[in-house]
Amino acid sequence: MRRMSQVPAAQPRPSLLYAVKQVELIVRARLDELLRESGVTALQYTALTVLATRDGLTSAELARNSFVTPQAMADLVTALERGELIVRHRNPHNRRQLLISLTPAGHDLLARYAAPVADIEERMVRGLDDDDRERFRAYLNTARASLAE
Amino acid sequence: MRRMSQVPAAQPRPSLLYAVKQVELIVRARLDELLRESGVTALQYTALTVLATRDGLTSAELARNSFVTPQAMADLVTALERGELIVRHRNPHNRRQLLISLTPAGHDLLARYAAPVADIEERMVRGLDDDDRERFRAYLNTARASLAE
DNA sequence: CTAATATCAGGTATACTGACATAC
DNA sequence: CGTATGTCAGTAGACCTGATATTA
Repeated sequence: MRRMSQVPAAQPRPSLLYAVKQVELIVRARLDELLRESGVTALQYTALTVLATRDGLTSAELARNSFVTPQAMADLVTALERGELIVRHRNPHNRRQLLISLTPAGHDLLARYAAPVADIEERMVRGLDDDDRERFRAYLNTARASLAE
Repeated sequence: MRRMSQVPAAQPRPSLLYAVKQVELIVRARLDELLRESGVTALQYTALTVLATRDGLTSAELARNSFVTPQAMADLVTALERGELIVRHRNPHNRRQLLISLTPAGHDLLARYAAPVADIEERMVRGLDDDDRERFRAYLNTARASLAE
């Protein structure tokens, strides 16, 4: 079967929106297979990495950061709490807020998967030199900032 | 003044995997709000754009292209079929396959949203010149290819 | 017999709208 | 008062594993 010759050359290139989606899909697939044994999903793992660097975030702040509704983030946070990877304590200065912190088990999980997750990232950019990797990062940050306004 | 010196060197910059996820999240949020009235999700819309350029794909081929299981793609295809945006006809040369084609309503929907979706993409890359946009696209394609092997 | 395609059954995580209590 | 946070309820789409029928 000669599939290449069946593709008309006239088609415009796939959109950048589609290209972003494709990369995210395959990253998630690779992360999910890596994390399957751990009991957390790719999305939950990503949230844990954010919480590790920014202790004391609230679920509402996380939701705004991720462009999802507070209710959607509440599900994710509840799952992490049930797995005892995070704990929440009410903020004494603002009793509406429940501040999130990683448990030792949460930190352990991140430490255990830091290297293999870095391997996935390394594999993703293995064809690029350091300058290209920095440019790639800059483009992604620019895209996020432009769409977030 | 060396601002860098105030930042603890231990914490690496947010990973590229996280940056990709962030961009995808906000793109999906923008697409979902745009498409809400149409009755299709961002993911379904993306699948429609693929089907528009490659008529006669099967659900199994779409699944492989998107790095999901055939069962997961079947859900999406069933939803599009129920909305009468696509039809499926058995391949006379391979009676296992159900080949997917867009209906006139499917083509209409794509035509109706082509411009506003292009606006979202334009907004995403508005800070980049043509060379940068090409490099961005190349990086994304490289990343997909490297992870797909 | 083996592989590919589609489907059924089931289960879970994701994410939405709407409504509501509480705290600022 | 209005706004922010968190939660409950209901719904739908997304995605998985496992099993099965059909066809190449």
